[in-house]
Amino acid sequence: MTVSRALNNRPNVKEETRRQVARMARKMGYIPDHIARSLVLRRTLTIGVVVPEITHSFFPEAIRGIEEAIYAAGYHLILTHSAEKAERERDALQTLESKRVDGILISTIETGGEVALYEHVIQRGTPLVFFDRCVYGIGASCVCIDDEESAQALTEHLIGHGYKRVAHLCGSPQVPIAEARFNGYKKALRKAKLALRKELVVESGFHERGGYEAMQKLLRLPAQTRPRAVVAVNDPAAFGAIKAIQENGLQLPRDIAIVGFSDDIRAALMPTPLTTVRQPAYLLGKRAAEKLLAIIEGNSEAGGKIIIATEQVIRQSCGCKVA
Amino acid sequence: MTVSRALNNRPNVKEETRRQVARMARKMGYIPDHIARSLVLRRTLTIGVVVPEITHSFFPEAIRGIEEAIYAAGYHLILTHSAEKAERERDALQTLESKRVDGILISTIETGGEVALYEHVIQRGTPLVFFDRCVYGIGASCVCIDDEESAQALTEHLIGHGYKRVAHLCGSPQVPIAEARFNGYKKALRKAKLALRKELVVESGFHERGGYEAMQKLLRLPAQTRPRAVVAVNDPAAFGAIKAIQENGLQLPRDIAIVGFSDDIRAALMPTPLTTVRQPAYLLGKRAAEKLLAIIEGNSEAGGKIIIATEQVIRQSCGCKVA
DNA sequence: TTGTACGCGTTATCAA
DNA sequence: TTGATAACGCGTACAA
Repeated sequence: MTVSRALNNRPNVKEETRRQVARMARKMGYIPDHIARSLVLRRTLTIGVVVPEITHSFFPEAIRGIEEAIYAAGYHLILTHSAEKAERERDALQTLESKRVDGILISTIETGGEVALYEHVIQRGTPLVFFDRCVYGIGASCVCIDDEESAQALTEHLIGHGYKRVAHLCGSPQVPIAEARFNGYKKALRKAKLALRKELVVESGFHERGGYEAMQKLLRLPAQTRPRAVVAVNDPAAFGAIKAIQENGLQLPRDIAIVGFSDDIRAALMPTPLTTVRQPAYLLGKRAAEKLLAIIEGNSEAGGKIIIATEQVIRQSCGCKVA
Repeated sequence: MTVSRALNNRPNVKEETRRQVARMARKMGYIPDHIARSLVLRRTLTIGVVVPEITHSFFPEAIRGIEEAIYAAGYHLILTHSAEKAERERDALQTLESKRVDGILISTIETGGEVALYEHVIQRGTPLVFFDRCVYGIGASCVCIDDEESAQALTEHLIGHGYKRVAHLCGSPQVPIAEARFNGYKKALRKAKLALRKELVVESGFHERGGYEAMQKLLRLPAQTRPRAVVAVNDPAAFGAIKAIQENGLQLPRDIAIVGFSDDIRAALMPTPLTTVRQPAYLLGKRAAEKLLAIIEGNSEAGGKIIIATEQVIRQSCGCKVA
C-alpha cells in the first residue's frame, strides 16, 4: 500500500520511503498495470475512435487532432475502423464498450449507421461525440462543418460570377452530408431566382468513378441545356467529372467550370487546380476531442452542435479568379 | 460461473440453461468486461501501434493493412503517435506496456530512437515487430522494403539512360533509411564505375523545405559540375528540389532529371509527373501485423527480416520514358 | 506514517 | 451439469 502511495505521489509517505520504493521499482522493472487500475477505478483514461475510412486524407488529419488533444490530457486512443460497413461499426462500438473506454468519438458510416446503436451507447452512460458525420437529435454532441452553408456559399460564388446553368453531382441520397450540400445548392439557386432543373442534378456517389459517369450523363444533354458550371459533392467526384470533361474535348474552366468540396491533397495539383472548400480536419478532430474530454471530466454537458468554419479555396477550375 | 461458461460457448452447460442465460444477458444489456477478463487471462487481444507520423500518406495506409490483419484475427488496436519525438515514443511504449498489449508494432522516429527502450520491451516478453523503420540486431522481427536495393535500382535506371553526373539529396545522416538509400546510390555509381563526387551529395532532410535548399546548393555549382540528374531521398524532398529547379528557369527533365522515393500521392499529379519507388504500405502493414500475430500465437519465432518488394514507377521526371 | 481487508468483473480449479 | 473459492493487480477505507 505504501508502495502504491509512493509511486502515485500521494501524500503521507516519508520522503526516504518514497525514494526507496522508487529505486526498487526501477530495479525490478516495475510497470504499473493499467488494466488492474482501470478495473478498480472504473475508468480507463482511454477514448475510443471510430472512423469509416483511414486512407482518405481527411481522417488521418482529424485523428492527429484528436490524438493531440487527448494526449495533452493524459488519455490514450483506441482506433477502430468501420470500413463503411454497418456490421463493422456495430462491432467497433461493442468492442469499445467492452473495453470500457471513457468516451467515444465517432464519424458514422456513409449511410448513417443504425441510430439505435448510438442511442444504446449513450444510454449506457458512455459519453459520445460525433464528428464530421453526425447523427442529430439523440442528445449527443456533434462537431462538424456547416455543409449546407458551405455548399450554398460556393454555389453562390459561381452564380455571382455569371454562371446560370449550374449542375450538381449530388453524392447519394440519404447520406446526410450529401443531402446538406444538395440543400445548400438548392438554396443558392432559389436565392438567385434560378430554377432547379431536375436534369442538372445527377447522383454521383462520393468517388471518382461515380463522378465520371455522372458527368458523362450531363455531357450528353443537348447543348442548350448542358450545364456551364458544376458543383460536385466532393473532390473525388469532381476529379472523375474533370476526366469526363476532358475526354469530351472540353476545356476547364472555359467550357465548363467545376468546384469540389473537401480540399483533397490532389486538388491543388491538378493541371487546372480545383476550386473547393477546405475542411479543417485537424481542428475538427481536436475540437471534438476537447468537447468529449470536457463532458468526461464533467465540465460540459452532452449535446449541442459545434460548427467549425470552412474556408473557400478559390483556384482556377471555377474560372472566377482574376488572372 | 455457469453464466461465464454459457456466454463463452464453453462445453458442459445444459442447452436450456445456455438459452436462459443468453436471454437474461440480452435483457439486462450485459456487455462483457474486457478489462476484467484481461486481468485474469493475462492477455488483452490488443496490439499497440506506434507511428511517428499520421498525416503522411504512408502510415495511414500501413495502419489500414495492420487493422485489416488484426481485425480478422479478433484483435484490437491501440494507436499511439510519437510525432517524431523520442520522448513521446518512450511515453507511447510505456503506455502500451502498461496497457498490457499482447504485442507491439513500431515504426521508429527518424533518428532511430533509443535502442535500449526497444530491448527493454522485448526483455519483458512483449513481442515486438518493427515495420518500415527498423532496428536490427536486437532480436526483433523487421518488416521493411529493401531501401538500399531499391535506391540502387532507381539510380541505375538513371545511369542506364545515359546520365553521368547524378547527384543525391541524402536525407539526414544516421537515419537508417537515409543511409540505406545513400548506400544504394553509391553502389550504383560504383557498379557503373562512376566516381562518387562529394559536392554532388547534399543533405536535404525529408521534407520539401530541405529539398528546396539542398537543390539550390546544387544549382550554384559551376555548369560543368552541375548534376544532370538527381536522386532524392524521398518524394517530398524531390518536390522541394523541383521547385528550386523551376525557380531557376530550368526545365524538367530536359535540363535536370529527378527521381523520388515513396510514391507520394502528389507524385503522379505534378506538372511533370515524378518517377519514384512505390512502397506497398498496405501490404507492409499487413505483413508486419501477420508476423506479430504469428509470434503471439506461438506459430513463429521472433527475429528475422521480411522484405516487401518495391515497384519502380517510371514517369516523366526522369526523362527516360519513351514518349 | 504504515499496514490490513476488501472489492472491481472475470476465469480456473476443484468439489458437489 | 453446476457452483463455491481463489486469483489477477490495484486503490479505497479504515485500523494500527
